[in-house]
Amino acid sequence: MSNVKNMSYDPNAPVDPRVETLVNELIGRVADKWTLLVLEELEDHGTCRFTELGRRVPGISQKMLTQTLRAMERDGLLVRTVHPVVPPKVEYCLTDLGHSLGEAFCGVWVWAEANLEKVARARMAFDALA
Amino acid sequence: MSNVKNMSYDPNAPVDPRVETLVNELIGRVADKWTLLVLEELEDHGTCRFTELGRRVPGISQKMLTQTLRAMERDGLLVRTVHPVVPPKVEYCLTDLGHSLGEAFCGVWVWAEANLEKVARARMAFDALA
DNA sequence: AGTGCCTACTTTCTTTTGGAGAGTATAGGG
DNA sequence: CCCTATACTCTCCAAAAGAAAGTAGGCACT
Repeated sequence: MSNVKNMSYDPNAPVDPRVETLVNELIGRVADKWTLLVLEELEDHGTCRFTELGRRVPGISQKMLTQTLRAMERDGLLVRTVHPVVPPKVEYCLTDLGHSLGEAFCGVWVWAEANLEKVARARMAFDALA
Repeated sequence: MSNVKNMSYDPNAPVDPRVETLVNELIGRVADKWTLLVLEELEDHGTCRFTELGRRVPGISQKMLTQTLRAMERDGLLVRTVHPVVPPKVEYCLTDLGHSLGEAFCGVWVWAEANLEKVARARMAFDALA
């Protein structure tokens, strides 16, 4: 019952340290700014082309976009479809796994929207006495 | 009704682009590997001292730990308490805001645990044909 | 008195990562 | 014949991160 992780999260359950290590690695991989922002775009907007994503994700460079997309593809979060036409057309689309990650991050977007002002105030308070 | 963001997340609601920019900035700040890992430690383990956190967070350098803790303090996610004793003793403890962020990320931990294997398989498949 | 320890940082130096901008291949249009 | 459009790819430089040693200040031991 508790040797396999299932949907309910019990913080008191003992966790296999190897699993914890792997989870930490995966979190490290997936919890980066660009991955999150790309994920958001693909969630809201569905299938996208490279340049379109570049325009939609604020401030990403082409290099980082390519790199992020490759990493996400490798992790099975999205599929890359190349249409052999000229000029080239490449489409990126979330997999079910990618969608499920998007849903998992949903709480974070909600939190960010809800707590923007609290963070802004905390920063001002902190900076005031520095 | 819809000019202010509240708890329910409606992906079809029009979003003020300024809010969206701020949310993206905040996500960029908060969604970094070290912040997440420190947050996890403080969530599971409660109040911690500097060295203890350093030991518990796999692979963090002292520099990054100091930097991450300062940034989190500035954002109001944790409080730093200095006990004027020798040797020095400094304790870090999540605020309510920090806890709420931890809860928001809860879905991501669950996702990571649940999907470790899928990601591992996706990677092997990807690497196999590279 | 001197040596060393403890903690929470700093500092310095090197390596890694990220961004700006130009280059590449290809076919169709002018 | 050159231009455009697309999805990269490459090069170069700046910024960020890691490793390792240093700092402060009192306390305990010899």
